[in-house]
Formats: sequence, structure tokens, C-alpha cells
Amino acid sequence: MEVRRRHTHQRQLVLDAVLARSDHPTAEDIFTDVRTKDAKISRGTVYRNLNLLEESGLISSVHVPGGNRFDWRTDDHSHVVCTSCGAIADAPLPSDNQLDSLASSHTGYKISSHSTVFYGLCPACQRDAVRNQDAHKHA
Amino acid sequence: MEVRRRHTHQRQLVLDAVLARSDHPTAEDIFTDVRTKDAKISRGTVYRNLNLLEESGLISSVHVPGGNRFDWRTDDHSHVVCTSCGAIADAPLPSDNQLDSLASSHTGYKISSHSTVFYGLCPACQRDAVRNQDAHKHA
DNA sequence: GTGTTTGCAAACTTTTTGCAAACAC
DNA sequence: GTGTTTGCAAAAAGTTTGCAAACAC
Repeated sequence: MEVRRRHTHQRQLVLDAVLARSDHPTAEDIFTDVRTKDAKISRGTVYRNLNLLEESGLISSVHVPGGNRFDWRTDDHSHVVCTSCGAIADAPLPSDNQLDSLASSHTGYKISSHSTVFYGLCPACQRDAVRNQDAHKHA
Repeated sequence: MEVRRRHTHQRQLVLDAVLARSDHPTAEDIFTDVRTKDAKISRGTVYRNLNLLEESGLISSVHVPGGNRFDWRTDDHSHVVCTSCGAIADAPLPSDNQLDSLASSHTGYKISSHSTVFYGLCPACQRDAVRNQDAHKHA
């Protein structure tokens, strides 16, 4: 019944790669990073290990439009996603920490986690938006 | 500059199909529903119209693992997703409605919306889990 | 008539999977 | 030795897109 999990070179590389980044990388990002250390590792192995590491609670992930993003942080916090460039940043936790039990009693679901994602424009894309506006005015 | 949007048979069918369901259907669900009314409508048209209707603010969507789910409700509320069967239910809004400005001031993003998703087991899957447990015990 | 929308099929993106060989314990 | 993990390549799942014909206004 117990799942015995082996310690492999590849697994360690994937974990290290996630821990080394604070920009909420995609699976593909991690694949690219890990490839620089082990030219033979396969995409399938990276995906499998990302999922296993998440199940083990060593890393976490955020579901956003465009795919799954990984996070070395496993504590409870929220995220902001740029709807223009896809950048993700950490955001403070919504103050109310009885959210889960509230949602549970309201729906009958047995809640085990939650995720709050804010959508908006990152600072860089805000600047780009202004620049494009100006370009139009001056055209 | 203004986008002129035409009223087509297909667009109306897609909108009607979303409004007719309260179970947060996938694009494929809507495609299937609409197909019963118009055997010729194409998948591409359904996807295009779901996106256009969402942009217009007539419907909304929730990003969850496994894809995008549509919602006839456009008011601010949260969702619970079953991690076993994918069922989605509505949940009450987190009480704090200054969340956006809090996240904004913390990250520098210009926030336009947010989405809170709870993960857990729906009532039916909770029952199934108990049943499987029992089966093991008696084996 | 003009410009938008459709149907179709192909392409794309992200992720999963079957299998035999390689590896960890 | 036993059972897990890997690499590979194929396939799956979800969604987007190019184009000519059809349609809305």
C-alpha cells in the first residue's frame, strides 16, 4: 500500500531546478533548465517528477490559463497573473483563514486546499500599454 | 477601433446553451449541446463564440485543471472543484472585497479580477472513497 | 457591397502514457 | 532480484487558426 519512492538523479535535478527559481516556471521552463545539467533527461521524466514532487508536498503548483506553473513555496499564499505576458508574482494571503470550512459547509465538498489567483497587468505591461496608447495618439 | 459584433444564429445558440446549464460545462459540453440544435455548427465556432461572449461579459469562465469551464453567472463568486470527478459547484464570495486593491498595492499589478477555487471531494466522491475503503477492509 | 462570421481541417500547446531497458534498494 | 524509474516516441486532450464560402448589416 505504501508507495516507496526512490531517490534518482533526475528527480533531484527537477527538485533543484524548481527550488532555484522564484518566477513560477512552467514545466517546459524546468525541462530547459534541467537539460543544461543532464542532456539526456526526457520531457516525460520532468513532467512525472514535477507531479510526484507536488504530491509529496515538496513543491506546489498554480493552475493558470496557458498551463500549470510551479512554485518552490508550499505555504498558503495567492498569486497575481499578468493577462498580457503571463508573468506571475506572489500575493498576500486573503485574511480570512476560515475560508475552507465556510466553502465546505456551504457546498458539502470536503475541501483540502484553495487557490486565489488575481488577473491583471504587470508593471512592465502597464508601461507597454501606455506606450502603445501614445503611439496611437501621435499617429 | 470599435469592434462591431454581429448577431448570428450560432452565437445565440452558444449563449443559450451556457445559460441553460448550471453545472459549469466545458467547451466540449457546450459543443455537444449546441449540436443537438444545429447539426452543422463547428467546434471552432463554439470556441470562438465562447471566448467572444466572455469578452463581452455575457458569460464568465473558471480555469481549473483539465481546462476552462463556463458559467452563466457573471457576478463575483468562487468555486469548489472535485479533484476526483471534476464536478464544480458555486461557493460564497470570500468576505474581504478589498482583496484586489490589497493585491495590487502589494505587487504593483493593475488587477482587474480574481478567482478563488477550492479543491476537494464532492459528496458523491466522498461516498465512493468510503466504499472503496470498506472493500479493502473486507478483502 | 463591405466586413464579419462560419465550417472545415490542419496545426498547435501542454501533458500523459506504453513499453523495454536501466536503475535503486 | 524486485519493483520503480527512465527515455523515447506516440498519442491524448484542449484549443487556436488559415482560408474560402456564407452571411449580417
